[in-house]
Amino acid sequence: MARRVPSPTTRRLSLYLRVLAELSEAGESTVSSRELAATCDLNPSQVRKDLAHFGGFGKRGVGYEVSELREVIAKILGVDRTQRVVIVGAGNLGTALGDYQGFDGRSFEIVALFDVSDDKVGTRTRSGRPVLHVNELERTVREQEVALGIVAVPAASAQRVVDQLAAAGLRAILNFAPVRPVAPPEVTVQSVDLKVELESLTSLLAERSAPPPDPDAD
Amino acid sequence: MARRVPSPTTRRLSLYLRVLAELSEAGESTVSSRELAATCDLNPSQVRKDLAHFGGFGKRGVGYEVSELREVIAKILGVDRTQRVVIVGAGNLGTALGDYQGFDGRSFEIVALFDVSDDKVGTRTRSGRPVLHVNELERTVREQEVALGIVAVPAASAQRVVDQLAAAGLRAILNFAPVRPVAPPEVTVQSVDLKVELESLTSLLAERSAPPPDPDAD
DNA sequence: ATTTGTGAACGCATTCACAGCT
DNA sequence: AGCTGTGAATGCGTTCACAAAT
Repeated sequence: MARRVPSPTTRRLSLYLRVLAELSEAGESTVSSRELAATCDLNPSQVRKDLAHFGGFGKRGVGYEVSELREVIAKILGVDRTQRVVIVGAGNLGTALGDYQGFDGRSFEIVALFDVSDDKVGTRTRSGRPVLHVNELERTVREQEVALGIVAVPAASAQRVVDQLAAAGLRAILNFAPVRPVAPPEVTVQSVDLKVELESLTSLLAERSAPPPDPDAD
Repeated sequence: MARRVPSPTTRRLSLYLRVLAELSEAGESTVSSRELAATCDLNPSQVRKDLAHFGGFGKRGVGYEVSELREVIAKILGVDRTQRVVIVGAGNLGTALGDYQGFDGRSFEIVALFDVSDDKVGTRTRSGRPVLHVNELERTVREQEVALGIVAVPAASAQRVVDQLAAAGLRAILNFAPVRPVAPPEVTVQSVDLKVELESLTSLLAERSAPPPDPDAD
């Protein structure tokens, strides 16, 4: 009983949800797989396959009802209610994430940031999130029913922080440190590695400027 | 003549490179596909396939020479020389990225940040990167031979900024705004979407707490 | 004995093509 | 006619298994 929904599908659902919010804003009541696909730069079949995973709520000849689809996807993604989030690491990146406008507060609420530095503990971020000491992490997670942890500490501390978050009971962690921390199987760690992103771009540049002789030259 | 190297491979090369740097630091002179795979949590065959894309420089019975492999991968990824980077958007995220320690300056150098706000233009980030007006973007890119652009502006401005970066001659853009900007085919835009990352995690939580009745129940 | 390099097998995800509703 | 839902086909990436090399 592994993952019911393939992960590429889940990630696209997130895109659909955003588009649906905009359509809803614009007063559209239905949308076709073709439209949805066009705005997300995808194949219409892809969209239909993705949505069909959860049973058919499209109307043939018409399309999908925006508000219904929106609710269903929000539920699948777990953002039908506000998810509380803690951030460990109140450095530049941590505080930036804490104040990030993209998490509009309806689906994700940053409860607090955590750090060990005396300079930072006791302060607040620009938008008013408190910075607490890491030894308050477990209590905060428990009392405020936090579901998600974000790791924004240097590589050297990341594994320890992941252990602490796991010990505090979190099952889902987003890691920004440039390492692949290990975690018990019930804890999912997803990494965003900025250097990998940049290097995957520079590799394209390198390959364009020097199209190398390919090994199989027959 | 599309992409010579599959993109998943490129991303793993980036991981290998980091491990190789550590091995080099630790004084190791050779490494096997098995070791490399273990530290990256991958299959040894995967590692060998990845490395074989560029012709065999492994020694059978021994493994790969750390320093040689490191140089080769660095070259493939285009980080055998310093790549200059500009960041558009000097808000929380932009400045955090500008000061990010993970880009150690050897492979990536943040040349400047750009913004349109009078409050920000003329200032410097904590680590001393200048914040310039966006209308200086093109000149800076040209004069300093900048290769990469990072977009750290709100969703509403992202498309315009991508257009400006493309017009300035950049061919590779890393976008943090929650939109999929369009760009001419010679310009590669790669997006890091924080909300997608978070929602792909919460979807796991949602699916665990409520394992729904699957449609195909025969 | 050990480890690479690689064809073959496998599995997963995307795309196609069309039957089935509205 | 228009659009969804889906089996079939395709393509791609990963893993297996083993021959070749040191």
